[in-house]
Amino acid sequence: MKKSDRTRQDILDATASSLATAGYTATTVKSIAETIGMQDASIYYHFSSKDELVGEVLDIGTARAVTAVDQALAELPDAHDPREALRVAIIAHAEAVLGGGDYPRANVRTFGQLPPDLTHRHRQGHRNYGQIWTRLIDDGVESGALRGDLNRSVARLIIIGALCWAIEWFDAGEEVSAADVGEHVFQMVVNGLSIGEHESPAVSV
Amino acid sequence: MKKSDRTRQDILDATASSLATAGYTATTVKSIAETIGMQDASIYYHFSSKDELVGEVLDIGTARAVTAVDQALAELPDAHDPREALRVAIIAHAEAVLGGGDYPRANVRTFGQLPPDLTHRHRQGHRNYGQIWTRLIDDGVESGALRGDLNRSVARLIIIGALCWAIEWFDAGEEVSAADVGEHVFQMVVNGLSIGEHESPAVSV
DNA sequence: GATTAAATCTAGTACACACTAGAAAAGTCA
DNA sequence: TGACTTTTCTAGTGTGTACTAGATTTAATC
Repeated sequence: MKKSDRTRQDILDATASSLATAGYTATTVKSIAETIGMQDASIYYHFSSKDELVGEVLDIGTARAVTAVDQALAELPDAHDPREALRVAIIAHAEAVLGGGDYPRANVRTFGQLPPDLTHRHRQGHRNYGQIWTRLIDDGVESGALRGDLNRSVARLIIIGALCWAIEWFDAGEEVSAADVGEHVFQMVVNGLSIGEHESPAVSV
Repeated sequence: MKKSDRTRQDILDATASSLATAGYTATTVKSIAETIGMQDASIYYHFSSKDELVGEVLDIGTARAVTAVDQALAELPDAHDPREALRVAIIAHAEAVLGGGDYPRANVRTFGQLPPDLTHRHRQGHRNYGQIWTRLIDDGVESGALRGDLNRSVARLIIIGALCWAIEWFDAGEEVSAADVGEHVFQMVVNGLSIGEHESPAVSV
């Protein structure tokens, strides 16, 4: 019973790593098997199909991202500025997806490359994740800390999008850290790039 | 000479459409041929390989996006607020990529899915596009309209990222238009979500 | 140490893919 | 119409993919 669990974990790790760096199509069962020194057919003793394996990796990635953000929010003091909650969540997301392990990275990296079955399977997970952000924005608007003239759903998707797309250009070796990226996203979307007074133009929608 | 040009255009259009909606892997030579009522082998009379065909589609997409942004900027009055230039560019990008034709959409949609050769081939095009945005941000900072305490390169990539990721969730059928998305991105990254005074914390990097 | 179960391997199948060669058809122009 | 060129089709090749069947080895148990 022990051996199987360890091998299974090795397979999941190798798959997450490959998905995070090479994407869905380039992640073949054969390449996964080679990484851990097995024959490709042996994978099927542990997983019934490639997509079941990939699905499990993505599930773990979603769970880890949710946990990272939840945990960061839980560590806030009881009375806090809603903007600070948003800041903490943004940085936690950035660190999980950019600086964290392969699993959350696999999740974001393969978004939009997955076959329909897998896309559908993870829709609910993404919805749940989105709700964390919906609440953060709602809290900010209702407490008067954030503007209420923008479409909150669009605002949420823009924040998440800026963070997710960072995986395409972020380089862990450079001097900008994952937390730096999060801090920049926060500074931009909450405080804005602009200096001094700016009219607050009415935005339709 | 006429027939060939028209067929060639049909192939390009079908490829752009497929890339924009289904991505690189799901865009097969056979599916392209079926779309325009041909045999797959006939494609090779007009293009020497799938990747040459895809590369040409992506080139067109890049060119159209650049043209859209350049044109929008050219229509600005001679003396304009650098923030307004940023706003115009953001909205032009949003309309080109979200509301425009299949070519710019194909470009963004397949980003990160392409084989190394094609990725490398388009790196220069992306760099050129990035320079438009670098200049816009530099102008804003140097004129004193935008904050100078953030990493400009990171800021640029965050703006482009928020816009590019929108392709994953934007639905042309909904009540939010492509220009609305652009307006939201501008409002957020330039004016910020926050209301009233907020400290301007020092950001390292 | 023998017996059973777990885990992996060898050797394949079937299929989808990009791509090729050469025949057939369609179009062009005297 | 007939000669010629351009375009498309038919029929294939080779390769890489996910996946299967059954033999073989490794590990656990009595």
